[in-house]
Amino acid sequence: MRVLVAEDDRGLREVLVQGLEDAGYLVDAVDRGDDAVDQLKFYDYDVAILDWRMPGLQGVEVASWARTHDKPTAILMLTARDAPPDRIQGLDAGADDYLVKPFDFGELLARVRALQRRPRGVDSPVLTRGRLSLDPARRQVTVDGRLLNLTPAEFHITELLMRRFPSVVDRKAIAEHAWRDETEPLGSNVIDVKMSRLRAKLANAGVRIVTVRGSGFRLEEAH
Amino acid sequence: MRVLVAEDDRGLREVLVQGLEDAGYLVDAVDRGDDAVDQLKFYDYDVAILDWRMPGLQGVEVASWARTHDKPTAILMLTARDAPPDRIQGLDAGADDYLVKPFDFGELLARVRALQRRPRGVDSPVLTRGRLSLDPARRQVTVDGRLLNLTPAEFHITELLMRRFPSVVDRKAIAEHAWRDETEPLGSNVIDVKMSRLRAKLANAGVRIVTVRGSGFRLEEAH
DNA sequence: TAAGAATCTTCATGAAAATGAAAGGTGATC
DNA sequence: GATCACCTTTCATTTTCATGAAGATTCTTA
Repeated sequence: MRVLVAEDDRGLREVLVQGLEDAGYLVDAVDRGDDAVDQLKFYDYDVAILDWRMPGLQGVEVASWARTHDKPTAILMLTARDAPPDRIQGLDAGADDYLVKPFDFGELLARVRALQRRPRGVDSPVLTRGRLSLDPARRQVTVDGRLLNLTPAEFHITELLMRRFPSVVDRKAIAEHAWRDETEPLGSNVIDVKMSRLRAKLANAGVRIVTVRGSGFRLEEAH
Repeated sequence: MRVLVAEDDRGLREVLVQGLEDAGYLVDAVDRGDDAVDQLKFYDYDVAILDWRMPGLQGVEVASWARTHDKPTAILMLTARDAPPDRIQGLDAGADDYLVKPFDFGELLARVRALQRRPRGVDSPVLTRGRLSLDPARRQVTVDGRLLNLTPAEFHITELLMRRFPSVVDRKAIAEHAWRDETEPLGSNVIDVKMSRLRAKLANAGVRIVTVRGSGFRLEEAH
C-alpha cells in the first residue's frame, strides 16, 4: 500500500512517515502542495494525507485537483482548524475524511485502513455527464451552466441515474430512491410519466434516458 | 437518496430526520439496533447513520452485520465517546466514517454527501466470447461495438449460455432463467422459437449456438 | 386562512415491442 | 423410410411503454 504525505511541518511529517512505515506502508513525503500534485500525477497512491495549509497549494486545492483529474487516491485531510465550515469545504472539495490536529496516531491508522478498505472510485462531488452536471450539495442541475428547473422527484431520479451510470436502474430502485413509500409508484405508471417529463427537460443535455424494456432505465451519453 | 437513521434519543432522532428531509433525503428512522438491521435487510439505503449505543444491538454490531451481509450501504457512526480506542473499533468494524456528538449539522450533511460518492458494489464483469460481449450492468450486448437489440428473453438466454460456456445448457435451466414460471415454456416450442430468433441475431457474432440433441444447447466459438 | 402555484397522480389512449401458438419443414437416428 | 426432435415463419395476442390531459394534493404566499 502506497501512501503520500504532504505536510510542511517537518516534525509532524517525520512522525507520520516513520509511523506509517512502521505500520507497513510505502510512504512518500513532500512539504508543498504543488509537489503533492506532482507526485499524484506520476504515482497511484492508495491514500494521500494532506495538510490543510501548505506552501504552494492548499490541501483543499490538491484534493480538488485530484478529483477533477480522476485520481483514484483516497484523501485524508489534516487540519488544525476545527471550525465546521472548513471541514465541510474540505469534504465537498473531494476529501474523503479529515482529522483534527492534534490527533491520536492509532486513530490515524484506523482511518487510513477505513479509506483503503472501500474501493474508492473517482467521483467528484459534482456529478457530470455530457453537458449535464448535478451538484448534490446545492441540489442543482445545470446544462452548460444554465440552471434546469427540476421537481424534487425529477431531481432524485436524475441523481440516481447519474450515480449508477452506466448501469440500468430498475423500477424498484427508482421507487425506493424517489418515493417515501416505495410501493406506491409500482402499481401505477407514475414513473413513466416522470420519465417522460424528465426526458423533455433533458432534451438538450448531451445525455439521454434509454429505456431497457422489462428492466428499467439507463443514462446514456448522446453521441 | 434514501437514508436510515438509528438513534434512540428521541430529540436527536427528530432533529436528524427533519434536517435530512429538509436536505432532500428520504429518511427512515428507528430507535433500536435490531430494527436497524431489519430495515437494512429490506431496503437499499445509500447511507445509514447509526448511534454507537442503542437498545437491541449496538451500532458497531449493526455495522458488522451490514458488512458481512454485503450491504451496499455506507455507514456513518455517531458516538458520544471521544476516546480514540472506541473510534478505532468503530472504523475497523466496518463503519465508513464517524462523528462525535455533539456535531455540527452542516458537517453531518457534508459527511453524508461524501459517503454517497462511494461507488457501490463491484464493477460489472463484462462477458466476452468471440466478437460478442455482454454487459450485465448495462444490459446490453454488442458485436464489435455494434449494439444488438435483444428482447429480455433473448438477453437472459444469451447471458446463460455465455456464463455456462462451454457447457451444454439444458431446457430446464433455460426455462428457469428466462421465464418467471419455468413450467410454461416446457410444454410448448417457445424455447425453440427463441433460439431461432437468437441465432439469427447472433449470425455474425463469431459465436454459434449449437444444438445438442436430447440435451440442450451450447455456445461455441465460430472458427 | 385562503388563494394560487407547483407538483404529483391517475386516467385514457395509442404505439411499439415481445410473446407464444400453430403449422409446415428439415434432418438425424434407429 | 418412419419417427422423433428440432427449426423456422407467420400471425394474433399480450405486455410494456409514452404521453397528453385532468383532477388531487401539497406548498407557498399574500
